Order: sequence, then structure tokens, then C-alpha cells
Amino acid sequence: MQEELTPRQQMILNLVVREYVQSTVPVSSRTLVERYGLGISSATVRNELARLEELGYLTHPHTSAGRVPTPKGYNHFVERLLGEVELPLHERRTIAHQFYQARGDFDQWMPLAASILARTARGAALVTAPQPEQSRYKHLQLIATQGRLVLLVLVLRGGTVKQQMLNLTEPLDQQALSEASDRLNQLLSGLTASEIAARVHTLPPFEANVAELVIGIMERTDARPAGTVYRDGLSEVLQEPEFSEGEHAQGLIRVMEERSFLEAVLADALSPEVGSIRVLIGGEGRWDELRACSLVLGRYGVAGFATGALGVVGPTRMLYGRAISAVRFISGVLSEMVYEMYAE
Amino acid sequence: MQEELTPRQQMILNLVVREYVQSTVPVSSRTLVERYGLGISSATVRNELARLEELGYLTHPHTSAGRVPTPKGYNHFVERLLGEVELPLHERRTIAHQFYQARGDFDQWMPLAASILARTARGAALVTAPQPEQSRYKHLQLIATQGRLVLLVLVLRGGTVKQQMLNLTEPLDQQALSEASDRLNQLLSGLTASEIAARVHTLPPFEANVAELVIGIMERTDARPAGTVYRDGLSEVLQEPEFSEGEHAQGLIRVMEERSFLEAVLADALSPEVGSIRVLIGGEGRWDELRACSLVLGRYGVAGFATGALGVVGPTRMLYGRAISAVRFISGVLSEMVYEMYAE
DNA sequence: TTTTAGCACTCTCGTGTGGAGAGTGCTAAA
DNA sequence: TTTAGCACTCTCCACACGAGAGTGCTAAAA
Repeated sequence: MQEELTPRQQMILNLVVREYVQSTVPVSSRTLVERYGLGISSATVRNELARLEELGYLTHPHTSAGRVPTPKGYNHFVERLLGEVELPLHERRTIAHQFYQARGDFDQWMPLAASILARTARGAALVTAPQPEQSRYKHLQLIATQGRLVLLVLVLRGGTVKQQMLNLTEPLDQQALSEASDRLNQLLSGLTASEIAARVHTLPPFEANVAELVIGIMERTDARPAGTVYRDGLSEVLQEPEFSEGEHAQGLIRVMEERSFLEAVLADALSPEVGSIRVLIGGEGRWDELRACSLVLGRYGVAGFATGALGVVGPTRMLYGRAISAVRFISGVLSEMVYEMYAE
Repeated sequence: MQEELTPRQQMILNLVVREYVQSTVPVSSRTLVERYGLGISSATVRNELARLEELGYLTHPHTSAGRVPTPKGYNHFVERLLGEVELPLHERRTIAHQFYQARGDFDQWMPLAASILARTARGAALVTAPQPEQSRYKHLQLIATQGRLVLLVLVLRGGTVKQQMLNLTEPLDQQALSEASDRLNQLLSGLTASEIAARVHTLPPFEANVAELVIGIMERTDARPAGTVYRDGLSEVLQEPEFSEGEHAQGLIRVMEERSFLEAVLADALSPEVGSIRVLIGGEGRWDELRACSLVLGRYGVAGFATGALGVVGPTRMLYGRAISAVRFISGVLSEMVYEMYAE
């Protein structure tokens, strides 16, 4: 059994993947020699194709059809043949510019990132909001609305804003609420949920009540594996020929739509290391619904402070080069933004 | 030409719709008499079916197939035959309870509403966040992060929270920022964007700068036809047989995914009147992508203050009764919540 | 006038057949 | 080791055929 692929086998595998990705049609020995002017005959190519199939890098839909890469084939392509890819300079500039224009507008970042990622990688994009490893209190404001109903606005370190309603047993005016907010802000600044819990008993009764609520919000935030998920580009990807028949589309739609499924995939496939990129091809045996899909997943943010995930979903026959470079570049941009938010 | 349907025609149309919705199969005269024990022969039913087809309420996929309702048929069914429908008491109780449990947790309302609506109506659900007709300033807080970077948290009347980063030309400490916030809060409380613009020139330079930013945020908020759109249940609906072949699924996915398309449909189809429900069947000729889909749309909130939209999307062969009653009931629940938020 | 029985007619659907075309796998020679 | 040549296999398309489902029509019955 041959261990390593010969250089010519590597080249042919490379061409098969590129040609198939582009044409969506199983590729034959003849197209290969004609289209790429290899100086060898189709019979030779056929021998090599047969060898590559024996080794598990390619398959046959049926005897008299061309070759199609297997997940193993794609994997080898991504790991060994793709090389270092980067988005062209003008695209990087355009993307940076779009983020720059939205630099202040916090609420826009995530949808913008999803939209740019989808367009750049030509796939369906997923972005989760940055999530601190452990949330820390930054600022709180109690705002009177009507009667005994109060709006609590809690800002966590990193800029996450949470809101909650609370019902007072007796009405308090804005003046009193602001004073209580100020007291809490002085005492709790920079603390985690458990640190706050440790000193609740030192607070006056009303403030203690509010602090309990705050602890609840922070614990709930920390318990969630990922915040909101932003999506884009699903409908474009569903037009790809492999999804025209419902069956294969299911997996794709489930990753994009079902939160629990996405979280399971992320938890399983995504290393917590910021900057690393993981390519999951054809579900890797574990996710049968994703047999026809590949995912390119990355993590952005600042390790130890806050991180989020972003990814591209497409058919196994996807533009891995674009997807990987897009995920890498955009995750870099987002990491910088998170860094700015957390440095202090 | 016959103007009104005879009672028997009404009954037969009713049965055809119900049977087809349930079985997904074109319904024949024989199934009708057998399944529902009409006291008449299949030949008589066939005559009536032919008449209903002539009048445009039913069609034929082909000569020797059973009947399928046309959009006109569904429309008549919804308008005249469905009657007043309401969710069973225990479902209403369950739903009310779920909302009650999330009563304080503002951020949960919309995803919860989408999820409940999808499950109850057995369709794909869309919910837009309540959007005030004109936003009014309620509260602002400037929070120092690092150096000259400041987080601006703006609360609008009705509880909408917006955040924005700003870069100072010279650093200010939290003390100074809080004082500026307090001054702005006293001067701007309850004002609209244009009212704030009218008195910017009376403010000291730093506060004026912040006020300009606030105006920008508020104007952007008011310009958006709808806030964030919350979705749920798409993948379930896509399993319906009519969407198994890609073509028809496109329209459904576009409504759910493409913001601009959804906004166009909402603007066109949805009356601004709170509480009214609009049923859009088969795209009504205007939206060809929705040929195979129906929408049940409603508006909730408090007219003149803030309203949002919610809707169910499904195949034309959808459970109109459930969908309409679910939209009505949930829009009632949401309206109450909005009312609480705005009453002051 | 309305309803019904009966029957011919039409259309789908599954299956089978045959020919064209694409592409391979193998063999034997270069 | 490479290559030319050729048989073989499989898909795809078109066509045909019979079974089955359901209608539309006609003529008789209520």
C-alpha cells in the first residue's frame, strides 16, 4: 500500500477538486487533459484516477461517470494542496472600509459581519456575538417608567447591554432610583456574578434585591454557550444544484435555523483557540444531516476575555480557498474590535 | 352566471379544503362521499365540483385527478366558511404562562413569541420588534471604557435600548461623563429627534456633540420600517411535501431570509391597524415567488405609540384556522406587553 | 328539474425497452 | 511506464404499454 501520493497524483487530485468545484459535474480523464493541457494521455490520467480512487480520495457516482472528490479528497486538498490563501487586497480594503463606516454603531456589527462573510465566501454565513468567558459588571441604570414598574439597564464589560423589567413593592422616583444605581455602580464595578453574590448581604435591602436580579442576568448570560446567532446568505446557497432536491437541503437549513443543532456542532467541532480555523467536511461521519455540507469555522475575539464564533456553510463542493481566507480575515477584523472594547 | 354559492356548494367547498389540507392529495368525489357520509351520490358531487371549478374555486392538476382549491377557493374558505376560531383554552393558558415566566426578561420576548407562534400555528413564524411611530428620548448614560473611548447607552421610551461607541478628542473621567449624562437627561427627556435638534444650539459644546449623535441614532431608528426580525420554524415547514422540490421553496425562504423582500410584502399587505389580521393567499398575483405560500399577518402594539408585525408563513394548504387564531391571540398578548411598557 | 347509474375517456404512474453517448477498465503494444 | 484501442457499463432520453384513478357525459330514474 502506497503511503504518500506522488507529485503527479497530488496535481491530478488538485485539478479534479478545482474542476469539480467549478463545473459541478463529475470530471473525466479527457476534460482534465484537454482543459489543463497536461502533457500526458487520458489513459495515463485514468490510471492515476483509479489509483486515487483505490486510496479513497475520489469516487464514482457510477461506472461510466467521471470522478468526484470524497471527503478525504477534499480534506487532503484543504490541508496540503490549497496553500496559504488570502483575499485580494481590494476585497480586504472594501471589507475594512465597510466595518470602519459602522465603527460606532454597535448594533450593526454582527449583521454586517454575517452579510459580508456570506457575500465574500459565497456561502451561508453564521456569526455569534462575542461572549465573555465570565461576564463582569460594568454599569447599571434604573429607569422609572410608570408607577412601580422600573426598567433595569445593565451594561457588562465589553459593551453587552441587558435589560429587564422589575416591579417594585412601593413606588420610587427617578431621583431615588438614580442614587441607588450610583451606589451599586460604585460597589460592584468589575465584579463577576459570584463576587457580587458574596457581598449581597452587605447591601441595603432595595439594592440587595436589585443585585440579586443582576446576578440572575449575569448567570444566565454565562450559562449560554453562545449569544444571538446572526445568519445571512442561506437562500443563495440553497440555489446550488446539490440542494435542489429537498433531502440534502435539510442539514443545511437545520444548521442555520436550529439553535440547538448549531450549538452541538460548534461545541464539537470548534476549538476554543482564537484565530484557528477548522474545516468540517461532509459532516465527518458524525453529522449525517451534513453529509452534503461543509463548514469552515473560526473563533474570534480575545482569549480569556470574550470570544465569538463565525463560520461559512456550503456544499462540500465549496470554494474552500475563499471561505477560509474570508473567515480568517473577518475574524481578524472582529477580534480587533473586541480588543478595543475590552482593553481598559 | 350564478352569483352566490348554494349551501350545498359551500359545504362541498368546505370539505374539499379541509380534506385537501389534511391529506395533501387532490380530493375525489368518491373520497368525499365515503369519508363524510354525504347522503348523495358521487355523481352529484362531481356535478357540483365541476360547477365550483367553473366558478374558479377549484382546479384540476389534470383531467383524471381530484380537485384542489384555488387561491379564490381558499379565500372564500377563510372569509366565509371558517367562522370565528379561537385556540382551545388549554393552549391559550400554556402560551400565557410561557410569556408570564419571561415577563421581566425583555430580550426574550421576541424570540419567544416567534417560537410559540411557529409551534402553535404549525408554520414558519415572523415577528418584528415593536417600533415606535416616533422615538422619544428617555434616558442616556455615557460610560467610560479605555482612554478616549466612550460607550453611549441610549434608552428610548418604550424600553428600546441603543448603544454606540464614540471617540473623544480629549479624555474625560466617569465623573464628568455622568454629569454630562445627567444634564442631557434633564433637558431632553421625552423629546423627539427633531425637538432635540431644535435646541442643540442651547447646549454646551460637548453635550451638543453627544446630542447630535443621539439625533442620528433616533433618526436611523425612525427611518427603519421594522426593527429586527425574529424568525422560527422554517425548517419544519420546508419538510412539507410542496416544498420538497426546490422551486417552490424559494419564495418561502426569501420571505424568511431577505429583509428587503419581507419589508416589501409587509408594507404592501399589512394594514397599519392594530388587531386586524390579513390573509395573503398564494401571493395574490403580485408576488410570484409566493405562488405556493400563504401568509397570515397581524399587527400588534398600541396605535400611535409603538407597533410591530407578526405573521405565519406556510404552504397555501395551511391550517388557516390555527394560524389565524394563533396570530390573533399572540398579537393580543404582545399588545398588552407593549401597553405596559408605554403607559406612563 | 334534480339525482343517479353506467361507461367511455383521459391522464398519471410505474415498468420495460432500445439506442445514443459518455467514460471507464483492460489489454497489448510502444 | 506510457499509450492506443476497444469492449463494457451505466445514464439518459424517448417511447410504449397496462393498470388504476377519476372525471365528464348521457340517459334513465326519482
